[in-house]
Amino acid sequence: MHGPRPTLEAVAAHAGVSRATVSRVVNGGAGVRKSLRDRVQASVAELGYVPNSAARSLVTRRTGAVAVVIAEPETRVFSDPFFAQQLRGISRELAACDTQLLLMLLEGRTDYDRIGRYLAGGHVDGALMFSLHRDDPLPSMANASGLPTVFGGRPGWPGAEDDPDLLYVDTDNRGGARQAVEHLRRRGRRRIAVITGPLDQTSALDRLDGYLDALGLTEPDPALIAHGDFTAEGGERAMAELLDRSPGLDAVFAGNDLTATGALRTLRARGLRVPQDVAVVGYDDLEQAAWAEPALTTVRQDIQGMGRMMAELLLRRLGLADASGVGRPAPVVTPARLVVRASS
Amino acid sequence: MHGPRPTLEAVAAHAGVSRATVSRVVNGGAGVRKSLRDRVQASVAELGYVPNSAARSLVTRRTGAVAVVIAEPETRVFSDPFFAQQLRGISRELAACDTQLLLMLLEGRTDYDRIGRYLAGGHVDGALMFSLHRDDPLPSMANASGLPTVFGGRPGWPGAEDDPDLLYVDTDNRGGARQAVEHLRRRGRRRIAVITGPLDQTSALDRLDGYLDALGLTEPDPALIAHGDFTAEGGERAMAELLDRSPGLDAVFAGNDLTATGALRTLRARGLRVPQDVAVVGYDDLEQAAWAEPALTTVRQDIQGMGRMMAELLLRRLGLADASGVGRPAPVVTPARLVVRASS
DNA sequence: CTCTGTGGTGAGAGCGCTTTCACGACCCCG
DNA sequence: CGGGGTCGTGAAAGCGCTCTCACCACAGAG
Repeated sequence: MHGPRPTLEAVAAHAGVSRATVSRVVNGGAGVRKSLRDRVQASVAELGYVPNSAARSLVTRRTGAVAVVIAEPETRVFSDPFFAQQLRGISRELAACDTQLLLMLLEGRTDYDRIGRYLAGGHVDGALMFSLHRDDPLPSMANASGLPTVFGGRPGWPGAEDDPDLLYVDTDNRGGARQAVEHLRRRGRRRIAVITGPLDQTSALDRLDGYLDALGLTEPDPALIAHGDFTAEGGERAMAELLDRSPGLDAVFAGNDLTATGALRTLRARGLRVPQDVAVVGYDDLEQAAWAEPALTTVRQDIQGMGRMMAELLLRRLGLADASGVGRPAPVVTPARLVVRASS
Repeated sequence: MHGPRPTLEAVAAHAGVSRATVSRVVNGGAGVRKSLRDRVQASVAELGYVPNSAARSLVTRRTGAVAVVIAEPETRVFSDPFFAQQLRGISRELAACDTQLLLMLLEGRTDYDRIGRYLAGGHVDGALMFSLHRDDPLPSMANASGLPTVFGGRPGWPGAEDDPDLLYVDTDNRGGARQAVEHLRRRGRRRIAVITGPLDQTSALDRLDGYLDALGLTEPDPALIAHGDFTAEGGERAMAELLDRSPGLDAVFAGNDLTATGALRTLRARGLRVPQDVAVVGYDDLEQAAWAEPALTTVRQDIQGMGRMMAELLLRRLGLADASGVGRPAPVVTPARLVVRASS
């Protein structure tokens, strides 16, 4: 069954035409008479011809593949369906354009060399990069190699905002956080604490800014802020700190749902009732949020859609997307929406 | 910075040798005098030469890439960190052998054609396939195309076990389930119910068999079995069914942790105490299991390790792995271990 | 009837690499 | 000192494809 796969040559011979004609037909068939085109297509079908992508990309200088780089050595990737959902969105969009998805998961610092070399090596036409921290070397690598790149989340490195060609997809973290905290205020909460995420990520920073916005502050009250790391353990710890420092707090805005889960755990351990004594709001609307006890009020974002948009942006920059996306590709910020449940 | 990338030719000229010699050096340097080798390596470094993979695989007939096919149109992928962890294991192993990971997420039935064509098209050297249900067309596609393939989970299609070349990595679902149920019996539980997973997957079947083993049965008691689908909602529903049918049950073995979470929810809603009234055991040891209320007794498996092993098996079959793995590659079944927590 | 288009087709170069093969240098043994 | 190795190196032939360019046939204009 799987002997030597037929080549263009074989199809040409079978159809009684030249290689060039077969090539034309395979690539859209423009400028080939209908009768010939049909004959060639029949031969292609009969022989089960599939173009050799290596040969093709050798001459076209395009690989038909895009790298998805996830630089998250932490355990976060495991517990957080975030990436899985984004990947699905990306995968769907790329598949529609017959583009392959090359997944690169970074572990240690040494991986950066490997990835950098790979990206610079012209093995892919573009890259999607995720969860970069402020000092991540990846963006500059991509930039230096001239590889078209779209970032997941607003890039935070110095000067990023000034680059007119920078492409990213972010969610309105600041607006979402503002909604969450305004909601707490409307419910009559007055001592609203915050547990941040890692502040070298713009998402965590933006959420903190949204919190400040809603309270009309420019600086957080030192007694009502604690730093987490977007994990449940971090949330547990930070909540404990907050309670020790400010026993009178009546609400907490957690940097994400995992953090909120940890906070709930600490509150339960200390015998505080949610939401009667302390209201809790998370962020992300993970599936677990709805299942938490009590069900978590949180902020929802269209994660899968963000993935799809990243892919679309990149495809447009590569000149591959459908004509639907008109104009120059530009950064996208998607809306966030409060989901009120039992915890607030 | 990113003008035309240097070719072999350029390096050869720079080092004052022939293309052939540069090629030899780049590919290990066997049979090249030390002095020349050093000179070539210096040139490679200076010019920043990276081999063009398209050209290389055109002649070697190897792509240096492996497809990871995840056929799970359900929502399961989202809520379950299972795949993320396996992917990490796979990624790590492949990276060590400089092999790329091509991720293919299947959605609808039409995707099967696309993937089938792609796999048959010689774009990858091998494939890893996940979560196949009994009637999945993918395996036969892979088989027909002669593409070396390793499966995640024991394949369940008819005749699978007879194929001496079949490669898979599975965990000892039956043994794990047996441990879990024996544990419940040791704790004095007598009416132990079971919530199964989707029975077209071998993992769900094997866990059910392990349950039967531990109870010394060949047939489940119809009053003590309910069918779930490996989701929390399914667990919730199945638990309700069981309680309606057998109010006197004192323990339940859930097909996986998500199912167990749902069961916990139903039990709580009905005012039953866990573990006093009903003991609950899950399977998988997801992070959420430890965080459930009460913390879930469950069965742990080395998920990341399974991913690593799948990759290793494939690499060995492709003749790429280190010499460490001696002998013919063969299916692997990894052990499962009971983790006792508060819920039982 | 010749000249200029026009549209369809084929010949052939060449993408950057690996790999065979031939060749020269060198060594050892007789 | 000559024959038969071994070892290291370079020349060159492709791998399967795209794409330029030349070519041919035919149409319409002069």
